[in-house]
This record gives sequence, structure tokens and C-alpha cells, in this order.
Amino acid sequence: MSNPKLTDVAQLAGVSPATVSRAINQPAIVNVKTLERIQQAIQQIGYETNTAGRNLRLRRSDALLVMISDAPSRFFSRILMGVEAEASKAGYNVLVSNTQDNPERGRQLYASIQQSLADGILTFGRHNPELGDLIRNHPIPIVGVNEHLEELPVPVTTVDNLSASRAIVRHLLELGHRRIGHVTGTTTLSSGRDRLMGFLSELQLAGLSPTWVCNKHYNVESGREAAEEWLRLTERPTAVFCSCDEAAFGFIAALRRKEIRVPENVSVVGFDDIPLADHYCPALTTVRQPHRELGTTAVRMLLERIRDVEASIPNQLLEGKLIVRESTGHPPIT
Amino acid sequence: MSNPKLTDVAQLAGVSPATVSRAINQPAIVNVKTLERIQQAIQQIGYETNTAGRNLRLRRSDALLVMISDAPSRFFSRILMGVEAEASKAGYNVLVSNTQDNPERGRQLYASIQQSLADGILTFGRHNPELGDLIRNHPIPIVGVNEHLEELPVPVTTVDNLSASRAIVRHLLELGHRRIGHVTGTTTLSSGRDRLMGFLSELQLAGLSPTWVCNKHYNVESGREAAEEWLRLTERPTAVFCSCDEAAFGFIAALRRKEIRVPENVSVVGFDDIPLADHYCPALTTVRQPHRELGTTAVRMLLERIRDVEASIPNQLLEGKLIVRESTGHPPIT
DNA sequence: AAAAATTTTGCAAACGTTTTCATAATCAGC
DNA sequence: GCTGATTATGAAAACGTTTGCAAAATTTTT
Repeated sequence: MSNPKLTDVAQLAGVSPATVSRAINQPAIVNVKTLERIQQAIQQIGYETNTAGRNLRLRRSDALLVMISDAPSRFFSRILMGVEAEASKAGYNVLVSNTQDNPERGRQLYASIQQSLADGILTFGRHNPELGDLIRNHPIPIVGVNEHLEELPVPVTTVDNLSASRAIVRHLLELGHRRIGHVTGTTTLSSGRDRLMGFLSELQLAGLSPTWVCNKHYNVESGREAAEEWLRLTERPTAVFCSCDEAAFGFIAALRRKEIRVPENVSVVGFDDIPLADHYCPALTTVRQPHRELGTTAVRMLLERIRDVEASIPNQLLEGKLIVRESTGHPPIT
Repeated sequence: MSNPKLTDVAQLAGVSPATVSRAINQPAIVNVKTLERIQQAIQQIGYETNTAGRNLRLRRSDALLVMISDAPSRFFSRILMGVEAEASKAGYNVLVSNTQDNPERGRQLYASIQQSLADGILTFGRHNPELGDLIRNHPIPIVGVNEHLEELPVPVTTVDNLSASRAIVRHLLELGHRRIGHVTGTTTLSSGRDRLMGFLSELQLAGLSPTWVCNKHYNVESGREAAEEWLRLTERPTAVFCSCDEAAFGFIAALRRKEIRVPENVSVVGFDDIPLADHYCPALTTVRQPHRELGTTAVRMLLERIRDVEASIPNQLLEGKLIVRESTGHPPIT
């Protein structure tokens, strides 16, 4: 019950396997008459080219490896869909692997290329620094997504966190806010740092100093905790820029419990524009990250890198778009 | 700059390739002395076994294909992590592919097995019915996740939507509610139908008839629309079971705009227990779906099926757990 | 109609494993 | 030290493609 092979088609069509192969891969160079016969044979017999055979011969895998360091990021599946779309367009398959904080994962990355399991790697999250040396010594096609990877000498694509954060601050300034606070994301991640930097620098540009910077992480609990802290402040900021939508939700929900209303008492901004943001109450002002484009861009960069490992590929910054909804308004009149 | 191969190791260790292969795959049957020498050689030369070569020889792919029909489900990434974990434990890789509503996708499924791109398929979502015949005629290892697939003769694993829904209704009944409504999920999906059935049957068991059934989908907008409808009802249910957390959020948010409070004026229950549910305001009473376990269970079923395509594998129902939080309470006293 | 140029095809050798079968080496028992 | 059983190795044939090279068939040119 074995699958039909190239030779079966060849036999049926009365030609050599070589010709069949050519008929499939470079139809142009085979006589139109025989081409037809071959195609007919392929149809009739239900032939599908065997990946392992071809990959062995061509010494490639036809696959891109998406590597996650541990938990998938908050919008992983949307980025992944972008990756999948762009990869399949280029004839690549997408492998997903979670290194699960395995300290040995650096080697794993390498191995997967060496054993021709994948032709290139897309990496989410952080990695063993020692891997940096490995890559420097012997480059493999690898591109980072979402975060700059100081420990890895690889090109990355991210949203322009800096500009977007500055846009958020500008928006709040325009509304008349002067006391503005920031609940940071995970500042061991470049995105967290960049959002903070954007916040600080735009404020400085306006001749203001930050009223409150609360060091947290990218999750709901952080927003909640930040709210508790906010409540204890003597001089409360009238607007708070939360590092991500989830944090903003946590923040708003915790405040509501204390009868503090958004945006009447305090304006809140998120970041990411997750699907719920538009339907929260109040609908959340936030920055829309082009999740899907992050995926497609990353793949394009990676493909270029696969074509030429040494190719110097600049980092790609994607624009985030400020979406103004209901959670921001003028500061309360005191 | 080619990678070291089996023969290189063999040469270095002064043995035949066959022995090296055995040393790797069945170390028990090779002399301990030579085994050591071989292992040393492998280390020294940095050998990694080439996947394509092995797959070609063994006629398998070492990969499971996760197939999504179009958009990834609401908690796809969490299920995927379960899939990944269980698959890698069994030495399998995970391929993700989105058929993007391509009508030809049925054939694609088949092709991926035929061309030994994958050893088995995990499928999310619905498929071309004609594929059913194909599979009946010539079974391939394939397992469905999350939804029963009437059109495909394959075993599936899902949460026990029926029981969970009944538990929700029981919870509401215990709180004293007598007028209970349901905002359905997508009823072309088995989960949507089952949740509805659970709702209806438990109500019937209590000698009640449903006050309100609102036919919607699994998303926030649906909740919002349902809220509008609820507001127009002359006899409003005092409790509403929404088909998923997102819908519940949309429902609650829309009500809040009309100054209707949850749970004071109306109790609301969700389904899924997405991360935000615990941090919404009010924290959402819902059913926790074992997302990760759905993934691991599906893989286990699939592996069994790969071992023996004809193996009769019963559907696996996983328990959902009712999590009571703040969004449900006693009915308002009228 | 022959020669030259061109297009189509086939042969056979890879690609890197694993495994059957047979042989060589080792060991136990007498 | 010899036979028979056991264990450890090697030679070689797959697995299913693709492709350089050369030959064959076709077309164009003279």
C-alpha cells in the first residue's frame, strides 16, 4: 500500500523519471506533448511528490522554525497566522517549537538547522547568550520577532514602540494632561524599555517630568497592582499610560472597585489593541500593533537571510497606530 | 561547508556507517568499547543526524500537522502549547498550517500525509465534506480538536460542553434564578449546539422553560448585540449564560453603558475562562476549559492512531470546571 | 539534402540514513 | 582445543528525488 512514486508516473507515461521530475519542476523545458502525457499520468495515479526524498536531494527542509522561549506572547497566534501566510506563499512550512526554558535550547536552535529540520528560524523571546557566539562564528538564518535581542546578533522586526509611546503622550498632552504616569511592561524586554523611553522623552520634550513610573509587567495583575499603588499616591497623575491592554484592563477594573471612573477621574491608555479593547467599557484608547504584519515581515526578512546568510538586513520597525476611544478624556477640573 | 555525516563519524571511529547508526539508535546491541569510541567521534565532529535522510529511509516525517480552517480559535495558542509539549515528548515536531478556507483544502490534508510531510493531522474547525469519503475509503491518522466534525469520520476531543452548561444552569438555579436566558455561540459548531442543549435540558429538568434564547456567535460583538436585545425585552431574564467569555464581556460592557449593573441587576456567566475573566470587573463566573489538556489529549489520540490507523479511538470528553466569581448573584428582588 | 544548431530526453550518480543478511569475532561448555 | 551458540560488525541495498552530462530527436540553416 505504498504511495505512487516518480518512477510509477514515469512508467505510466512512458518516459524516464528524470523527465517527470522536470515536468514538475521546470515544465518549460519539456516538450508540451510529453508534458501533457505526464500530467495526465500524475492525475490518474494520484502522485504527490515525497518531501523527504526531495529534501534529501536538495539539502533543505522547506520549513521555517518558529521558536518560543516559554509562554507564547499575548498575541502570538495572530503573529503566527501572518507567519504562516507568508511562509506558505513562499512554499515553506511552519514548525512551532517551544524551548520551554530549557537551558540547552541554544544548542537546539543550532541543531535544528544542522540536521536540516528547518532552513531558518524565527525566534520569539530571549535566549542563552552563549548562543550569540555560536551564531557569530557560524551564522545561520535567524530573525527575531517583537523584541530586540541584545544577546543574539540577529536582525529583528518589532513595532516602533518608541514613536508609538510618544504619540500616546502627545495625545494625552493635547487633552490637557500635565500629570502623566506610566505603568511599564517588563523592562528586561526591549519593548518595555522602549515604551518607557518614549514616554519619558516626549514628556521631556514638553518640558515636563514624569509624575509616576510604576515598574510592572505585561499582564493583568500588574495593572491591578499598579492601581493600588495609584490610589495611595498623594499627587495622582490624571492620565496613565499602561504598557499593554491587559494591564490597562486590570488597572481600570481595580479602580472601578474603588468608584474611580475612567475617563472622568483618570484617563487610561493601553498598548496592542487586542480584540477586546474596542469592546471594553470604556472602550480602550490604545496603539494598534500590526500583529499580522509583524509575522509577514519577519518571514520576508528570514527568507532573504536564507537566500544569503551573510546578507546584512536592517531591523524593520513597523508603525503602530494610535486608536483613540473612550478611556481618555480631558483631565478632571480640580 | 557541508555538515558532518554518518560516514564521517564512521571513518573517524574506524567503524562502518551501519555500526554508527546502531550506536545511535540501539546502543544496547553494540559493543560498549566501540560505542564509546563512536560517541567520542560524534562529540568531536559535532554530528547531528540529518532528518531528511532518516525520514526518507524510515518513510515517516516525525511531524504532526496542526490544521486550522481559517482564523485560529479564541484560545488557539494555549491549546497549541499543549500540543507542542506532548508532541515533542514523543519526538514529534509540530507543523502549523492554515488552510485559509481554500476549497481545495481537503485534498491538501490528504496530500500532506501522502507526500510524507506529516505522520498525522490535528484539525481545528470544519472541512470539506467530500474529504469524509476520502478518509473513509483510505483512512489516515487524523484527530479533531474542540469540535465534533460531522463531516469527517474522525475521533475528536472536546470539553464536555453539555455537562458544563448544565452545571452553569444549576448554579444559576441555586442562586434562585427562575428566568434564565442564553446567548448561544455559533450553532453550526457542535460546541455551540451542545452548550445550548445543556442549557435547555437542565432547565427542563427543573421544570422551567427558557426565557430567552439569543442566537449569536463566539465573539464580543455578539455579546453587545445580545445586550441590546435584552434591553428591549419586556420580561427580562435575571440571569444570562453567554456562550463564551468574550460574549459575556461584550454583554456586560454594553449593559454598563445603560447603567445596568452586573450582578446586581442581572447575573452573567461566560464560558472558557480566558485569562482576563478573573480580572474583569466584575470578575466573571465561567467554566474553565482545560485548554492545554485538550492539546495533549489530542496528540495522545493521534499518536495511537498513527501506531494503528484502524484503531478505534473513542471521543474524549474533558471536564470543564465551573468557576464562580463575581458576575453571578441572587436575582434582584422585584 | 546535409550540416549545424537547438531542443528533449535518459542514464546514472548523488543526497544521508537504516536494515537485512551474511560474516567475523567472541564466548561457553566439554 | 574444538564445537556450537552467541554477539558484534560490515557490505550493500533500499528510501524517492534531482541534475550534470551525454545522447537522441528535432528544428533551422546552408
